[in-house]
Amino acid sequence: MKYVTIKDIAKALNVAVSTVSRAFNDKYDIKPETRDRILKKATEMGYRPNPIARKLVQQRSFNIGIIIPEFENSFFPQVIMGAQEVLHQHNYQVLIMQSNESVDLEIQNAKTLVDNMVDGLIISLSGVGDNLSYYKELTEKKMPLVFFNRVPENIETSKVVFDDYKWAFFATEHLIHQGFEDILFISGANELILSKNRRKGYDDAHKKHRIPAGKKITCGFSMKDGAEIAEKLISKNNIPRAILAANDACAIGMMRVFKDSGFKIPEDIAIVGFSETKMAAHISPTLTSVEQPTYEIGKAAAQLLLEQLQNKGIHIPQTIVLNGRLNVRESSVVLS
Amino acid sequence: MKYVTIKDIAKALNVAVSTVSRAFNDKYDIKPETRDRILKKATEMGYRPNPIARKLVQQRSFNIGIIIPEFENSFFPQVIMGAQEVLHQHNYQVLIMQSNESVDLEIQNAKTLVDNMVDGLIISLSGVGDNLSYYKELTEKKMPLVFFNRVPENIETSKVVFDDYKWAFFATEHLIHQGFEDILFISGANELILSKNRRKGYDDAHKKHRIPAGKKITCGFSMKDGAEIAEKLISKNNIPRAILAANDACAIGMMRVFKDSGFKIPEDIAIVGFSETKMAAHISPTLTSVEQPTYEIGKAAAQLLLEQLQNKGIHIPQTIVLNGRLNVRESSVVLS
DNA sequence: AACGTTTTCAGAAACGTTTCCGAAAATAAT
DNA sequence: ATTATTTTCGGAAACGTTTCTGAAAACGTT
Repeated sequence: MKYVTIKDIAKALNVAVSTVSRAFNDKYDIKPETRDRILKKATEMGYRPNPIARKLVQQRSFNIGIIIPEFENSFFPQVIMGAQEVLHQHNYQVLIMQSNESVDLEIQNAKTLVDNMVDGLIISLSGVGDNLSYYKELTEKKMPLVFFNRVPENIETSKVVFDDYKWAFFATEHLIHQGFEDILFISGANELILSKNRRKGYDDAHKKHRIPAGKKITCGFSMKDGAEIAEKLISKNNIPRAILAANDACAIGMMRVFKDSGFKIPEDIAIVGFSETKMAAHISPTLTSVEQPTYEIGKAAAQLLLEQLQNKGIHIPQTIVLNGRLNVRESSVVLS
Repeated sequence: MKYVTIKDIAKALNVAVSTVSRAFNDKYDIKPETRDRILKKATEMGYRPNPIARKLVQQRSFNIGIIIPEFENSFFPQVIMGAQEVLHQHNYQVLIMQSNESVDLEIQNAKTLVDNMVDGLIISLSGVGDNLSYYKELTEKKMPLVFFNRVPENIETSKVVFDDYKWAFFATEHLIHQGFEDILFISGANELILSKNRRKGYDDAHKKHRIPAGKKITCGFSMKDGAEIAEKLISKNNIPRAILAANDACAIGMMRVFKDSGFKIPEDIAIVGFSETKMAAHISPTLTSVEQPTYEIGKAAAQLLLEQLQNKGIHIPQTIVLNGRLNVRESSVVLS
């Protein structure tokens, strides 16, 4: 690849490179007509500014990195689209990296992005481990950071979260209203705030209705994880009456195993999922799920990041809590 | 952000920057003990090489750009994961951009990636328009390029495609075997080779069984597109006995509209999807679909790109055709 | 001990920009 | 017409690397 540079234009027009540079960037300090002359020649020669060189001298890139654990469920892609929309409006380009639910790959991704001088990072954790200390280091070095969805507990930075407490509470209450008392609670990694909050919602719903809380299990966020848990439950013959799952993928994984083993949903086991993937409304039976405002999560994260980018230096960590909705469908309703 | 540079190390150790650089890159030309001394100091100081500076001087980045039309269906994410796997093995980082099914955004993405000096590009088209002339330009400038899935017709470069002819043929034949004669064919944009091939497969299956071919419609690849087509068919009261859809999302969009309007699937309308998303096995009724080897598509694309990267200069365009499978499920089978 | 080789390193140029400084040119003020 | 002010531009340094050239140091050979 041969690129047209600022020097080529300067030579062609017999002006200094600094003048050409100014033609593109300065608002004053250059005569309008020479600016036009340069701009015209530039498009004529097919010039495109080299962002690499610019990054090097300006020490900033107008790039934002987004790191997500996976993108097989539509949840994260939707968040990204929300973030992309507001970031594009402010002339930031978005670089997406995917860490495959691996903490190690996540750190590696973060480091690559930082090495490439992204101006900020939007992250959803794959898990909790060494990564946190690295992120702490980054915040100390004033790298703008926003976490969403799967956020860490002890890092002082902006976060966008869902009101997990409230909706776990409502989802649990919904199951209780259906007459189920033995409700299995399944959540993601314990270190995630999200898990803690949902657990509390689950517990408080039980307290409110004076029912002893049921069993709790931690689990991953994929179909496979759900399937494994279901198999374990079946082999131990330890079948709950209802399940509040970590997310839809997990719920669907469990449903498949249960159905294959002859259990009827919701007649034998009722299930509620979390974070509403597109599948929920289409699988059979349709899956009751807590719907999250994915698009808005992305937008909010982007806006928090932009704030940090603008008043750089001082940054007051904010946490935006977004609301949701419980979509009641077949998987959790028994007609009596 | 304050970065530790090669200069800092040089100063700390009282050597020249070139020596430090050599410590990291050269195999000889440096005394092992000074190399060790430098390497030790470097990790001690937390040095990380600045890829931006390196890109600038080497005119290459070890970055590969992947551009996809959308990532709400799991198809493209899976392809990416396949590509990522082999690219990572060869020390390439992957930058993903998403063009939202917009040709304009796709060009913009491609240009950003090129400006950022990616060493190569893996692309699936959002559509056909001005983008093709830009890609032609790129190939003329020797930018390594690989298209997959939605590939253009007149560009001389490597491609990874699915055997659309064959599987459209089989899928059509499957419907004919079920006793359906009025089969509606739905494909993506006409300019895509994929559409042309499927159409031929569809036609030839009809010829083989001496049945006149049915109607053909072109359509987008999203649920919404499918839903719109279905609504149009219903309003015109022009309901086919069976449908071969452009992809699963399109099929599912149609199914929803038909079901909501009281049609029974497959009793009133049989449907076959394409490219097997995860949903196919989970929706109700389960969807017959042509399964594509997504992961392998990604791997193959990455390998073709690596080939171009290695023997740069001469590049013999190859087209890899991958095979698939027809997963027959409820949506296309009527028990007689 | 004198010379030729090889090994090891320092110095400087280069990549494509931006930006600082100061000089020339144009304009305004006297 | 002279000086002061502003506008417009050229030159050079800088960003953090790699890479080329050549010199010094170490070694071997006679």
